[in-house]
This record gives sequence, structure tokens and C-alpha cells, in this order.
Amino acid sequence: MEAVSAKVNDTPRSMPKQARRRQLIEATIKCIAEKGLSGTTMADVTQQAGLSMGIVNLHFETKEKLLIETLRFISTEYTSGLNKIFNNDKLSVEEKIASHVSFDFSRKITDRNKIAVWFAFWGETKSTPTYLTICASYIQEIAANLTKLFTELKIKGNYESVNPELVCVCYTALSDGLWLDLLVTPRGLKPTQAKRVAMHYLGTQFYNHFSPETDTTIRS
Amino acid sequence: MEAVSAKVNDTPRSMPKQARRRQLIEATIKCIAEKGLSGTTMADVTQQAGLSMGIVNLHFETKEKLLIETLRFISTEYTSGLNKIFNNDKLSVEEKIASHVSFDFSRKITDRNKIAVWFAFWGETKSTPTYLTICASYIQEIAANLTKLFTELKIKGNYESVNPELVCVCYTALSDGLWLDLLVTPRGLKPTQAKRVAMHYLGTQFYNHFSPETDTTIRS
DNA sequence: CATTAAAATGAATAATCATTCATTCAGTTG
DNA sequence: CAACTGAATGAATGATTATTCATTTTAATG
Repeated sequence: MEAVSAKVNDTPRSMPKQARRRQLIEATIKCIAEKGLSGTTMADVTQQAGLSMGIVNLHFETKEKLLIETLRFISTEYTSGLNKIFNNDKLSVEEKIASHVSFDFSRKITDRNKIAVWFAFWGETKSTPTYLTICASYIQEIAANLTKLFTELKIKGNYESVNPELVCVCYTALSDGLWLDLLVTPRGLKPTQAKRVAMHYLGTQFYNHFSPETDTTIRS
Repeated sequence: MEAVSAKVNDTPRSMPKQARRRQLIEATIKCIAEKGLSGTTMADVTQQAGLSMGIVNLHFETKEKLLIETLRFISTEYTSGLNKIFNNDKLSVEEKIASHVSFDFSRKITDRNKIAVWFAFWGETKSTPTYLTICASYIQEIAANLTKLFTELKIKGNYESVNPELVCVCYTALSDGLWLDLLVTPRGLKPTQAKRVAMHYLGTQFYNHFSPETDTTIRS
């Protein structure tokens, strides 16, 4: 049988180890999206990567380790994107928040394959402590940063009745729930609309800075 | 080996078929929560139910059909609970909405086992169309009812700038996201707090009817 | 070009697991 | 209480799948 998608497979032997690992992780993401976590076999992954059966064990030792690295990969992709925004000194608080929202509903993040992977792992956090640990740590990091931004904007904009921790929990839950919508009703909500829903909520808290019409997005 | 939890197993042979199916579905829920969807085997389920290997095939034919019925079971439990509230003529609009929220964060619904099951199935909707169909249909039903309630309250309370469809999407996403919090950070958010977050959002829209202090919950 | 080291292969192996079905068991009927 | 019925059992079967490792391929080196 022919390799299904061997984009990065021109000169296999010369690829640095890191690149091959990444290639396998990306194949894993595609497989989980297409066949589910329970339906993804080693044969599926290696064939999707256009490589041979033994390759995963060579680079990751076991299937379980491959899955853990896959979760780590999407977690890191997400947090590092947000950290870049958070640490960008050229942006004002409100621009940072707006960029955060834009990132949450950007093409890169709302890719249905990746959302499917998120939910697949979330569904196993209760049974697989390693997954729980990975998820819990990135969640905490993001929450700390986001709460800080909301606190700053509260002060800057004189929003006396705003509770930054509450708004952080609420916004985070909202965006996770909107991702579910994008996954489960793909013919319903679109990323652009989902973003508008998120902005609608922020508008209820920071009415002078965010509103359905206002879009202080940093274009990417 | 001994049966792990054979509550309903006193007079096995005399149980009506429906009850035995339910017993197996409940065992499945527990297994999915404890071992994940991918880690749940027929042996696990039957042992959890305190029965023998062949029993699932006798009552459900295949493992796949058991899983589908399990998803149907939790979906029905959820929708029928909400429909009871929606169709309760003794409740005012605002009481119905408050009861809806209370139900969403009630013990029965926020049981971590069941939340784990929800997420496990959501993670496979992209790969298993049957799951997607089941999820999509109950989602639509609930959204229609909830939007109607928000529309009624908008009129009743003169909330001119409220957009009922938008509030429905936003509330629904928020509650799904809060469930994720309950699943992933069990030592963080508690159901009572989660409910307060949801009420906080509704308070931004219907400020005369809902606020963190107001609790028009119907005690169950 | 020969030699070496590292990467990759994939057939073979071993483990896991869903499904089957001949047999057992419990309740019911005449 | 003997014969009958349908539910339940669980050892055996067969299919699937992760893992192994002897062999092959490739790139680098002198």
C-alpha cells in the first residue's frame, strides 16, 4: 500500500530526530481526529506518516508515550502562542486581551482535527493521571496570566464592580465550550461567530473597551 | 474473582430485560470514567456489573452498540430532566431558567463519572458519525427551548438590547466549559461555584432577575 | 570506494480482547 | 415434580494490534 501523506518524507534518513518525532505526532493528531483515540492503531499512525511499523517504537518507545507527547505538543503550541501575546510589550492591556481572544478562535487553534484531539484527551483525564497533570499545569499558567490582564484593565478602565478571577474562569469556560460547538455542530457555529460570542461576554464586563463592533484584533 | 458492585444482582434471572440493560450501561459509565473509552474492555464492563463475559453480546449484540446505548442513556437523562422543567406550567419563566441552571450543576449531572463519559464521546464525534448524530439532536432540542425562555424573559422584563439566540449559545457554551473545569480541576472549582459563574453571566443580561445573591432555585 | 554508524524496515511474535456457543442454571407450567 | 423455556455462563476461538529485532538501507567519513 502507498503512503497516504508523506510530505516531509523526501530524504527520510537525513531528518533530524526532532523533525521525525514531530512528523509522527502530526500523523497521530490526524489519526485521532479521523479514527478516535480508541480507534487509532500504530499501523494507522505509521501509515499516515508514510513510514514503517517499527518507527514509533524507535522514536517513542511505546504507543502510550507517543500519545503523551502528542498531548504535550498541542498544549505547548497553545500556551506558547498565548505567552507570546502576554509578553509582547508593544501591546496595551486591552490589545493583549483582544489578541488572546483572536488567537483562541484563529484558524490554527480552531482546526477541527486539533479540537477533536483536545476532547479525546480531556475525556481520559480521569482515568489517566498523566493527562490530567499535563492539562492542569497549562490551565493554571494561562489562568494566572489572564487574571492579571483583567486586573490591569479593571484598574485602567475604572471597572469597579469587575471580579477578575471570576471573569477569567468565565471567559475560559466559555471559550472551551465554544470549541465544543465548533467540534460538534460544524455546520452551525463558525470560528468568526464563536469569537463574536466571546467578545460579547467581555463586552458585558469591560463595556468601554469591548463591544461586538469594536475589534482591536492584531492581525496575524 | 468476586463481583465488584452487584447492587442489582440479587435475583439475576428474574430481572426484566430493560433493567439488566440499564445495569450494564451503568457499569459501562463507571468503566469509561475509570479506564477511559479506549481502555474499557468487555471483561471490565461485565466484571463491573458482576456478571459473566457473554452477557453484553446477549443484551446488546456488540460492544459498539453498548457504547451507543450508553451515550443515548446519558443524553436522555439530561434532556428529559430539562424537558420536565421546561414543561412545568407551575413555574414562571425566570424560575424555569433558574431551575435549568440548578439542574446543570446538580449532583446528578455534575457527577464526575458522567462528565468523563460526555467528554470521551465528544472526543470521538468527529470519527464516529453515530455519536455526532446523537449529540447534535439533543443539542438542538435544548437550544430551541432555552432560546424560547430567554425570548420570553426579554419581553417580560423589557430587556431591549438582549439577543436571545446569542445568550443561548453563550450560556450553553459556558456551562459545557464549566463541566470541563469540574472534570479537569476537581480540586479547584466546585459545582456550587460553577453554578455561581453561570448565574453571573445571566446576571449581565437579565440584571433585574438574576444576580449572584438572587437564587430562585427550585429545591429538588 | 570501502567502511562504519545510525536510521528505518516489516515479517514474526506475543499479548490483548471481542465474540461465540455448548452447557448450566433458575424460574414457570401443566 | 418433571419437563420446558429463556437467561446467563465462561472456556475456547479468532481477530486485532503493540512490540520486537534481525536485516536492509542510507548517509557520512577517510
